Amino acid sequence: MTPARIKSKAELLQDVRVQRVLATIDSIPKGSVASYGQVAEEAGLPRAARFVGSTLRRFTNNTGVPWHRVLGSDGTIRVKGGIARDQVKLLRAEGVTVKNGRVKLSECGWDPEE
DNA sequence: ATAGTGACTTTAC
DNA sequence: GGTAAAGCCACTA
Repeated sequence: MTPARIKSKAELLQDVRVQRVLATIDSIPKGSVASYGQVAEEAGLPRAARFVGSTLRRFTNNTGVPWHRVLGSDGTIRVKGGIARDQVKLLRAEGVTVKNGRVKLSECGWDPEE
């Protein structure tokens, strides 16, 4: 059976970046959050914050990646739709304090140097 | 190849 | 703190 949702070889090439992004997100410690730009930078894509979000939306369906730890540059949830509710729920489940759809980066902000 | 779009970011008012 | 505009990258039509 086909293990992945991959459609073509071109998809595979893009998957390289995706894997890098997913790996970075997976590196985020529990109880911490990172911005799209932060993840993109760590993944090797200095300005591809948009790419991270757009790609995640298609891949986080069954990847098992803690996408909920990825927030906006200000710790705000940029997600739309009902998934935002899951975002908050998941963050709270990990001990992250979410206030009005916003997280305090001063305490939950992820520092990749650690 | 051009135009439109998006789970982004920064600067300016 | 909110809104607006420009810049950024990659995908889709």
